[in-house]
Amino acid sequence: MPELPEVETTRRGIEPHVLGQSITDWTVRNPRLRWPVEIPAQLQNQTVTAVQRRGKYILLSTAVGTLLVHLGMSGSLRILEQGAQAGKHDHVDIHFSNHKLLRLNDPRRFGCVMFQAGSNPIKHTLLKNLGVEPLSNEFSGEHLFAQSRNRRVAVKNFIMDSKVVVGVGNIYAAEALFSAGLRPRVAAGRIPRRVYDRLAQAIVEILLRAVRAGGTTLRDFVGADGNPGYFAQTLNVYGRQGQACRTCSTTLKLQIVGQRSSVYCPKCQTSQGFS
DNA sequence: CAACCGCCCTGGGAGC
DNA sequence: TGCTCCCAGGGCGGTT
Repeated sequence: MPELPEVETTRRGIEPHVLGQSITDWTVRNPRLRWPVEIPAQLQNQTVTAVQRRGKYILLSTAVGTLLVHLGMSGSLRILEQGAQAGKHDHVDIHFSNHKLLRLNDPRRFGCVMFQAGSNPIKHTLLKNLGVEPLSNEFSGEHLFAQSRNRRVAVKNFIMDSKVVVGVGNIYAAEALFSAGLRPRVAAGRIPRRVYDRLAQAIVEILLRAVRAGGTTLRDFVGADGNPGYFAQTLNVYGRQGQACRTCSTTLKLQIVGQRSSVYCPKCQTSQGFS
């Protein structure tokens, strides 16, 4: 599923093909994504002036407004030649003046295509309350510490809360907690500053590694193989319940935390000493 | 406000 | 082989 690294990989992959091009037309085969697809008529003949990312949203800006594209958990964006035959789950095509098309495929339809008029896309309801970017200077242990005071929520849910920090999904949350030596269920408000420094560093390292791994598939992006490179990276805990910890060989345990499965090492990850 | 839960949807794997 | 069942996942929106 697309987490921040894959969305960034996608953004980088499509940017050279659509930036500076004008939108000539579009086809919506199935408007029933998470919300009805919004592509207003005024986008016709508009030039794409920026291709940006905010959290897991890809933003295509023009003089009249910005398209917000979210990939949900099964979506992908591809650049194809105009006339490319559409297959199952190819819900939206946007045609450009260079005779290429941007195609959204999304089997589970948890994604969306929305529009924000004007010059500031951040005004959109879906964007205005998002937390800090994990790969920006605003993100730090200090930020996590400050945001977590008086909160009893499990630290895993806390770092997956997009109002706190964007782009951390279930996989990277589990991996970051392993790396920082913290159990998923520890109350966010009981964790001291020094441990949050470690956790913030772990999140950044894991995301950067994944962006780099995604980058390995970038050169093939326009081709048929859209597999995200980061699946190839070694996961320490995610999906490894019942298997041996790569560090200490202890059997990894599965817990349900906030209705999401969470795997952790009972020996390497602690819930003690935060009182 | 914080916490919690239901829900949207389909593919894929397990079990029979 | 084919059926059914269940799970995975982000994140909004409503309720407690």
